Amino acid sequence: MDRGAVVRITDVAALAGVSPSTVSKALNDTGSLRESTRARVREAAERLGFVPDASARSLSARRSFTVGLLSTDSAGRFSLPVVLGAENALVGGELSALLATARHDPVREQHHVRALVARRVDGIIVTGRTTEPREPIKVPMPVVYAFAPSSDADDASVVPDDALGMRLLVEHLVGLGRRRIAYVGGRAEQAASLVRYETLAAELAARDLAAVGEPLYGDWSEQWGRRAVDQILAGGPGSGRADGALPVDAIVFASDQLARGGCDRLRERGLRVPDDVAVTGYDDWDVMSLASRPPLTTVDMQLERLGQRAAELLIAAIEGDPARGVERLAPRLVVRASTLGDG
Amino acid sequence: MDRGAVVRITDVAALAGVSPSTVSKALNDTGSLRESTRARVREAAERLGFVPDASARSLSARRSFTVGLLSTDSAGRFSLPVVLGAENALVGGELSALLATARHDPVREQHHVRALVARRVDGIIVTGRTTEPREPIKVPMPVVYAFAPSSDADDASVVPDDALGMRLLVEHLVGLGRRRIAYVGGRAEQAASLVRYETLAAELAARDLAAVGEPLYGDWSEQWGRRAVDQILAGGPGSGRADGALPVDAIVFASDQLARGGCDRLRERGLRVPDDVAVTGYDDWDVMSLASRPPLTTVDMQLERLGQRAAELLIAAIEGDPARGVERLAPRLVVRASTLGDG
DNA sequence: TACGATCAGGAAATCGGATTCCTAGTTTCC
DNA sequence: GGAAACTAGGAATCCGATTTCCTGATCGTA
Repeated sequence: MDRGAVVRITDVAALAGVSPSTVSKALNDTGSLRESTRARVREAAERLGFVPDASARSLSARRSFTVGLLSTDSAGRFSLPVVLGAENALVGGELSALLATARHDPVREQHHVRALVARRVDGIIVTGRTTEPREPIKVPMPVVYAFAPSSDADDASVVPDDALGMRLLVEHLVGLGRRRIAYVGGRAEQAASLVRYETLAAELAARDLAAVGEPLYGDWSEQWGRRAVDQILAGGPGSGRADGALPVDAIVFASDQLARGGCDRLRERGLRVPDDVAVTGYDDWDVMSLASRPPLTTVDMQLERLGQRAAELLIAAIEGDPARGVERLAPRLVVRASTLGDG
Repeated sequence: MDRGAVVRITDVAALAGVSPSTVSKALNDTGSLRESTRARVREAAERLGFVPDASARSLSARRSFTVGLLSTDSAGRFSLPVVLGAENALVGGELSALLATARHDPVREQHHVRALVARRVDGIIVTGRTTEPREPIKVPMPVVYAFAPSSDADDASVVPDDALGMRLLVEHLVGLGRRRIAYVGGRAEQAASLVRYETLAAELAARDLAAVGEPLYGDWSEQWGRRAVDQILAGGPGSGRADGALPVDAIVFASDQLARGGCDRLRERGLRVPDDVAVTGYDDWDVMSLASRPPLTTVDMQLERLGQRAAELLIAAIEGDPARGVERLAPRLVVRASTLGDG
């Protein structure tokens, strides 16, 4: 399209009958100019569709008004909302977002970091796929880590408060009178699986309760959720129908996917959720938590807000007020029919 | 953090004992320099960690080496893979990707377009949430539309070949001996629902067959998938168990979500998939198609490749070789147990 | 009336590289 | 041995906007 049509400041100046510097002052509300002059310049700029060249502006401002969004993975289910939340918050600050996905490849990541440095981004937000701490990146501008914290405690990180999330679930379940609670995690070596169990155990202990049986670990699939239910029920007397002596009255799953599988299997075995067994998930991933039968009580980590918060911290750092350490963002308990019946 | 640590070309020049222009030539392999000089400069640049300022480079090159990824929605299930595919392909071309999500807000979109123009991006890739044609954007640089084509046929667009996708499904089903095929769509007013039915009908007609009953439209939820199954079975003799006279021997769903719901309901009604009724989905969205019981035969639109292709077209356009019109990208048939049993 | 203060706006320097143009040396060749 | 042809590298210009000076005009006040 009209390639040559790029309007420069001199074009506006010519049309308005002033000098380029006057145009700059008029459009940026600086310097001292008669209001009539400003208006005339504005009108000329408007008429020509003048949009100042960001490269030139960056060059003299020594700022790019751009931040990098560096995602360790390919912006999957967890890092994507974070990225979107951040992008959203950045727009408000007149900043643009450069997307860089490393796809778990250190070489790619290095390449991206270099590119971001070359672009003199004002700052970088680093996100990951898991909550595992990660090696910090070395760059000459502020960095905020989101979801996956930096392993260097001096860096600024924002992570979901998993412990609080689990506490909310326990409060909810115990408040409903559930006492025999079992736990089903995902992959055993991942922090999300482990931390959630530890908090669960601690919270139960604080109420003179204990989890039923050992925590069960597998993977993050619905299939494992189903199998885990089988294992739990096999552990109690009368594996099938309730004779009033089910081994559990609630199962806490470490993800919505697991919970959904669990609900399916409970139903298939003739048990009612939540009447016989209450079920909770984690993540509030709508296609799982809402499509589950019944819909899941779960914890929303508020990942978009997490990204937004990371952006706020980054903007503050850019403006000379850097944060340090890990900030934990409170999640939100979402109560649905898997614990409350039709309530 | 070492904020002041930005190394300029003059620093490298000083260390190497040459002039800035020589440094530029040495690092860009231009001009005529002794190899020993180039090496000396390279070493100096290396030692100082010199990364040329992209703004300055853009300014004189009159190119930003950046492209905009403008997503109409907030990078959801469909536009996200497209965006990722594009970003991935751009990296290869030494281009950076500016992410801009409009979230269905025309004001936001306009804002983003302005920002992209200000940054003098070399080109823009526009993606949408649906395959509905959209109003083109007016900018002075090349644009490629992905997933949602431009309503102006002179623009370059890349879309999934939905007709072909449905043809592959019909070929597959008919090849398996299925003859009584019903169709369940999503929202009635959306192109995806309609086009898929039309192609289905046309392909069946070409084989002297016809769809069973009218196409059913609802929304895109699993719940609707379940209900649609009820409607279909109610239409035939003996709504429940098979007496050998089920009204259908296959159901084509317009999405994996619908199909998954359909499978669940068929199973709940005691019917076997695929023995009694074969089921197909659309999208190959893993959390649906793989988690379904049985896993779904479906169509993979190859959205990442779509984004990649859009990036290729854009790069070509930037290099002066623009494409015109709509390019349809062939999807891939993914055969799983919902049509083939354990095969 | 005159002189300092204020104001409007322009000229020029600046940001950091890329590129064009030049100028000393060095070769080459007759 | 001298002119033409290269070479290597430096000086200067440019990209487009911002910003700092600076100047001429207007204003206020003694």
